[in-house]
Amino acid sequence: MRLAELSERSGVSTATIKYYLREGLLPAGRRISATQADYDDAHLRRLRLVRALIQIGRVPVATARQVLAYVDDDSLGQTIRLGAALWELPHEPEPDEEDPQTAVARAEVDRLLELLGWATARELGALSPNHRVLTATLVRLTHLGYPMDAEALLPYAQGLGRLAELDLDRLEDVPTPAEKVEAAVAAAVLFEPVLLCLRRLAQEEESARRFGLS
Amino acid sequence: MRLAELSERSGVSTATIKYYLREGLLPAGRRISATQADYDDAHLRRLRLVRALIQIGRVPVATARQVLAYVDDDSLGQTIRLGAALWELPHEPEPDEEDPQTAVARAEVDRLLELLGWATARELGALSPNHRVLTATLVRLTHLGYPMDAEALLPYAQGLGRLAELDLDRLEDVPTPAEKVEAAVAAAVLFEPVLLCLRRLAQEEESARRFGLS
DNA sequence: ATGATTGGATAGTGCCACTCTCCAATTGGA
DNA sequence: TCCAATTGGAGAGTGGCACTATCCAATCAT
Repeated sequence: MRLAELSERSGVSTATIKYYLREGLLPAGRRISATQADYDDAHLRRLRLVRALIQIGRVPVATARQVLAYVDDDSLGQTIRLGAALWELPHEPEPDEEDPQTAVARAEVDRLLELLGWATARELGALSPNHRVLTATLVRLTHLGYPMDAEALLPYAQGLGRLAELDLDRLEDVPTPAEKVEAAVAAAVLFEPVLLCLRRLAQEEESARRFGLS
Repeated sequence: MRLAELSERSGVSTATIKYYLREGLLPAGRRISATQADYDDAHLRRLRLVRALIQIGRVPVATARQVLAYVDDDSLGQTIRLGAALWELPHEPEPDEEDPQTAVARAEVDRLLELLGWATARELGALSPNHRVLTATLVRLTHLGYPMDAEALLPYAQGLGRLAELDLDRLEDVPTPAEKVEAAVAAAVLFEPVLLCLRRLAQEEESARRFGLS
């Protein structure tokens, strides 16, 4: 398929596709002649992933490039490759080490992991961007007047832990390592909005159940 | 407190605070003289909420203004006020009605709500932006090659339903209606990243448990 | 032949959160 | 009392970034 068809099938303008090619988010097509290149379903698939990352995940183009580099790097071991790709995704502000609340929040996060018995997460500690983003967000919540301690977070973490098992089950159904990494990235970017929508719908339902629709 | 102090205490530059005042995100201070105004803790609190909305929630300034208008509108009933504020928050793309997959996804969402027995959510249907965003996201997942049906979503929705009960419990502890609305908005904006971090940490933990750290 | 189309390169656009600059009024220290 | 510093206010300007409009030479379709 040529660029125009790739554009039509994906709903992305040719100009934008050219931009992604230039930025290295999309591999070049197979050159047929000096003025034509051939794209296949892999390109279409990658293009949709790129759109998901940028439009839904709001990942900056530079970050998306790094994520995709890990997705494509089959020299790495499966776990490292997947972890590296996912760890590139968060682009929220890092914790403010000047703020004394940061140390408090970090200790609380560590305490939560202990309560949960999540040994690996405890070992990794602030190496994981998720640990750091969690810390930074708890600091913000505190400043807004809604402090949350480990005990308050515990039931949420346990609930999400059960859901994470489901996630991994689904990932095991994906055959090849390359597809696994891609599926994990897609899940991180597109499945998170699904979860948030479900939670908000659940809140609406529960709220109506308690207080009615008045 | 004067503008400079408000700036210092919030970590937001005076220029940006002036911008928020101009945009109506922050109420004007009490005028002391022709060249001075006095701000109090309510302003500091509101300023932090604005920052959370814009920086963490990535809510456009115009949307934030609408959300805050509902937060401040005490002429509305409690439930409406809260619902209206929260329904302003999503700013993701609406479902593409041209796409035949949209009807499929919408039917699947409705079927999910039926399986869950969420009567209110079913009545509201696509009136809720959350219903629409969920539909649109499922369409995207399908196009990426990861279709999800109602059965696949069910356990997630049930898990999140249990967590939503916790949310409402916590909201009941907040005394006044105005604070309830503000707390709900803060929870939507700041607690969602917390949940996502917890989920990702849970995934890391579960992944390490299954496959080791290699 | 010849006009349309292709992929590629470059410069430009639009958006939007934020910031710079200037101003007159006011404050506060010497 | 004097004058430099500060205050809040208003408008224009800046920067970043995803995207797009414009050209161009090569090639394809008829």
